[in-house]
Amino acid sequence: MTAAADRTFSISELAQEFDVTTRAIRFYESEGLLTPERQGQRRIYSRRDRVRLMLTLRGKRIGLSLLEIRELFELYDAANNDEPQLTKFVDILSRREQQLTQQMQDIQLVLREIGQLKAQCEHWMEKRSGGLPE
Amino acid sequence: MTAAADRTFSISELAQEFDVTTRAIRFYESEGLLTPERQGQRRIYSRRDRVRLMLTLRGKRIGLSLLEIRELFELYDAANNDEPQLTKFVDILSRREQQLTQQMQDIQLVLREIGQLKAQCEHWMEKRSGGLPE
DNA sequence: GTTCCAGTTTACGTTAACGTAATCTATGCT
DNA sequence: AGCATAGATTACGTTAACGTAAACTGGAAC
Repeated sequence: MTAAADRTFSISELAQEFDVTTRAIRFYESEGLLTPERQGQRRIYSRRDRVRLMLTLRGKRIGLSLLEIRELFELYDAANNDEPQLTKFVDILSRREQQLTQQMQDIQLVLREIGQLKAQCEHWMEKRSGGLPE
Repeated sequence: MTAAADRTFSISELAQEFDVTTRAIRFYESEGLLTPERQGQRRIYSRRDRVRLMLTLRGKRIGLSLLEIRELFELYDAANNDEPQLTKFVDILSRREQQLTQQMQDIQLVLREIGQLKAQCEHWMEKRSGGLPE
């Protein structure tokens, strides 16, 4: 293990790396998604915070709300401990699994349509480029 | 061709069929996604309107905004006519294709993680059920 | 010391996509 | 005629996820 394992990040470093505003990052904290340390009043982000930010953005990309993302974090953290939580956890996961599978099917459909449309367009354009002048 | 080809629908029929409120349907019209006829003041929806409603809902499921959906409708309608539009059309399609592909990858990642988590949970629960009593 | 600069707090503004009344209209039924 | 029912219009309310602006802080550079 090298010495770089405990690297920390400033808010603007993270903002740059993930292409979000500092405002957004602070907002995520206010919503309980990040919990950076403080050095005086400045926020210091650990690797864990960085990972959570990544996961947050990925969650957003697949259509989760910040609240849902937070719930998943909490459940994930609690999953080692509590027993009755486990059933609830699996429940939520299954539901989300369902939705995502549906979403993938929708996307595949649209992708197929897009492919066809693009092919048609290119076909038309070829015909035109060899067609009659004005 | 049978006589049923020109069937029309009332707003609540569509609302029921697709499980949306009439308010939403009227809103989609106000956003230019639907263009039902009128019989007096009542809206009469054609098969075309019904299809557009379907497409609208599908678009929403994959994360398109109503505005984007409308633009796609317009471009699709104009695609037969205009020539310089075609390039723009293909552009938009390609961009969306990109995003959707990325989205699918994200989803696949999450689905894999979900699968692993579920397996782990079930594993834990089995162990507990056969474990030491209170 | 002052001038940057990144960072902080506070607070009001904004957009999308409807929800939720409240009020009005048309029509078929009894 | 009277009533229920579906639909229409108008308008204000709501939520999520930040944007934007203003005013303050604390250290670094000159």
